[in-house]
Amino acid sequence: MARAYWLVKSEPNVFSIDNLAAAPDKSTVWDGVRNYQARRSLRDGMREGDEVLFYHSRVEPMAVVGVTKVVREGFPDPSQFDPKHKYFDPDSRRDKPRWYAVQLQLVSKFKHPVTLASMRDMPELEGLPLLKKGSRLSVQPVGAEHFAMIVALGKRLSAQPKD
DNA sequence: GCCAACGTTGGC
DNA sequence: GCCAACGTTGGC
Repeated sequence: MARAYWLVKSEPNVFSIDNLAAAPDKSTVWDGVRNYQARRSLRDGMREGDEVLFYHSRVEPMAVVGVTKVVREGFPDPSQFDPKHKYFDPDSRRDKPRWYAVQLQLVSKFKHPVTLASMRDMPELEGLPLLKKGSRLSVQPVGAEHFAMIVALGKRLSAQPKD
């Protein structure tokens, strides 16, 4: 099967790309997603080796800040079974887990972010779920061409001197 | 901090 | 099964 591409959102106040870079193996379990549409991507869509844009939300600048990859495919999110955990779900059963996670590992961090504003200015990125009004999904598919474009933009930006 | 967009819940 | 009320997300 062809490699697929994705985007995950994170609030850097909670977990930033620098937190990921500092983590053991530069990887983390992407847990806590409690949305059925996003679950479909985590459980049924994302495959080992798929590449994932890492997006910082609710912060200035909102931007894609790097690339990660799936190093472990969808597995039951452990936090749903932990009563002390913020993401505990009392209705989920171990023999029939409700929520799934993947493990993500950092591939590269852009030296300069590809901002939401700059992406909105690119007609070629029309149709990217992130840019749709009211887009709240924390895990989204990204087309191969859009993925390549954003990564190229990130690399070009990172080669330019700062203003 | 505001509020539009959206998902979920629960009464009926 | 409908839909109003409610809670959350996340750009602005």
